[in-house]
Amino acid sequence: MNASRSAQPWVPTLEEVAALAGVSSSTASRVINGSPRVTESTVARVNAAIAKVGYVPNRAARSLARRSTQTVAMMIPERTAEFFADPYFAEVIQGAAMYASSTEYSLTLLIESENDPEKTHQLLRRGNVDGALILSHHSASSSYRELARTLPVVFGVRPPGETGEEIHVVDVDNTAVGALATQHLIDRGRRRIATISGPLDTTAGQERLQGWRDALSAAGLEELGSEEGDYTPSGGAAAARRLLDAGVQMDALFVASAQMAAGALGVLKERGIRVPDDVAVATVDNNVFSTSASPQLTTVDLHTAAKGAAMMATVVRLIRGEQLDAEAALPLDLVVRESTGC
Amino acid sequence: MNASRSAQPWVPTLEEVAALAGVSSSTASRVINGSPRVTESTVARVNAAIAKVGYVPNRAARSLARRSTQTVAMMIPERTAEFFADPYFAEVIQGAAMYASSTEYSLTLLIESENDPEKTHQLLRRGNVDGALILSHHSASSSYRELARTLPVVFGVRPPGETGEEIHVVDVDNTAVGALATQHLIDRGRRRIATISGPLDTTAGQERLQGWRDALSAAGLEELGSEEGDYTPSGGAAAARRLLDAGVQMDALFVASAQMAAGALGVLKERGIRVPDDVAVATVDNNVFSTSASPQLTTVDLHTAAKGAAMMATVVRLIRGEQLDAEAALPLDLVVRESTGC
DNA sequence: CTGAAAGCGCTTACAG
DNA sequence: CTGAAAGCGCTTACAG
Repeated sequence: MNASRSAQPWVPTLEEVAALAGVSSSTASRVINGSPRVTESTVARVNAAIAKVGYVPNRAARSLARRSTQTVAMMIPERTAEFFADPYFAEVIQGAAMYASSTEYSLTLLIESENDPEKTHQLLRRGNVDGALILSHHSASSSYRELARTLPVVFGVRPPGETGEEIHVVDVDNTAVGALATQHLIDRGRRRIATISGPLDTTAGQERLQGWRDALSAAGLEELGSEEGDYTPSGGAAAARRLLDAGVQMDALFVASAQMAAGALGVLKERGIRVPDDVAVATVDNNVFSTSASPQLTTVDLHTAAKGAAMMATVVRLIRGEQLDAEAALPLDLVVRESTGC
Repeated sequence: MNASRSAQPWVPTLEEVAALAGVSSSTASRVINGSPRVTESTVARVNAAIAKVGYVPNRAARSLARRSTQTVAMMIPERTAEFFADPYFAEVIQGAAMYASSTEYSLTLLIESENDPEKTHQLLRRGNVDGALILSHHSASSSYRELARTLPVVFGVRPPGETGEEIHVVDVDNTAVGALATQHLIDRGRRRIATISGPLDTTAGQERLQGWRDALSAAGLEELGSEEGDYTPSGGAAAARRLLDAGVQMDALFVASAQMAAGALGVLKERGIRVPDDVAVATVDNNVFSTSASPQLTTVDLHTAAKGAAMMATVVRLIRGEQLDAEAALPLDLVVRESTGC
């Protein structure tokens, strides 16, 4: 039953390191934590002892004494399968994990409870983390606003319902994303540009749609038609069908995510509509959905891994109580491929 | 600087709960840990107090006292971008995280050092975890064999170099995987079946190849040709090119992963070879690479999320010192789609 | 610059 | 069944 006891074999302790170096554990601790008030020779002896026994500080003891856990939680929406199926999220996690590995913080995955914010709250307290990263798109994220008042929290998307509270968001300028893709379609000479938007109960969904509008209006073009999708391939397919069934005569289509674009592409093919000849398609996300589609999709590269890293960097600074400089804008690049001709 | 101190606002402690319930913290602790030696009425009072103040145990203190961390590490290969780009791994992580959320254990992501096993070793000790899950395919994984002697470790793939040591592997029967896909091709009436294998320095790569051989030999067919890939789309494309350039006249192709199959499909199309008419294609992994390929790919569904869950379940049992029953075989299903005709 | 002591918040023999 | 006490392995004022 207490096999867990015997699982940890021989782990040297601070006291042993100190004894080996001939100092008190207080001093050994100071060396480990880089205190300036230690003699050079002492530092050397302690470090030698550490190296000799392969000392690694016990996290739990350190956390308890410091009252901080050196752990950041990545909150995962309850519908984990869908979440992980989206390469977008995998990329964010990758970036965050990568950045974390360059710090003292470790990343832990916590699955949130969608319909019970209190449970999630508990989870975070149970998890005893120093900060949290929030990626969910939907209502749940707004319940984190409250949490953000007591714990460093960084959002990957702006939660809906602006309330004036100061929250930390690391995200691209989604209006610019929509405008960039749409402008490219315009530059390609297209004039009848429809769109498949993201969910309109998310700020990203609204903003990319707004970007489409802005670009059209700046070019004096009309808003041909827009249908709402849910960021999944089947949602994109359904939206494409609705557009076509409504008789929209488009020569271009801006799809707010590559997953949806993949679905839409299938419908266009099904209906005998050629891409890019009949309809040029531009989308968002530079991942497998845009590169392995046929034709390959012109897309806005969101540099998603960099975003994950930036989220992690931001939460670490919040935890440390550092001053946050003006939110660095995340980069945005248009990657031109076959789907918008050449 | 010590803003982290003020970050945690008001967190009730065991002692406070105990006081509120009118018992000692020893007793309160017993209630929390489900000790049988407590009066019913005491249990009720303590639980009421817990609910009232929203008490959540401090993980660090508990870990320190119990000498166990309730944390399991998922080791991520250093090349994180490639790793996370493979939906296979995302799915394993998903399953493991999901299972973890139903236990007291939490999952933390640790990035391993490929060329410095000692560093990884340190990482695990620094991470102070109770167990580890290993997913990497290559040599690095063999360095974990040693680790497995002192820490509960579960492998997602059998590390190369059998040495008779007892290690815990949760994986499908990869020989069966190769045989299942190949047999399907045979059942479809194909007789000239080539293969694109996984890396042959991995046991999974070897075994799927062996499965192909077994099925062919059982059917009295010859081994037409095999090329090695690296599980990436470009690796699959390159292998397909080598096969074709060598003049192999196949009527079917077994590709050991969907990512490679996606790449191979592009090459076949490029060369004007029709799928499935000229060449039927069967692969492995039921994910976006098989469903969004065109034509959609017949594949062996590995139930990868279930595998992640099983890995987590296994490591938890190891940690608890439980007796492991005979390794439950992971399920395996053939999903028939367009790429093998009908 | 260094050490003795207290304390972080739990768990768990040991008595009773 | 319950409580007082010791201890888990660190950190950090407080003295010196």
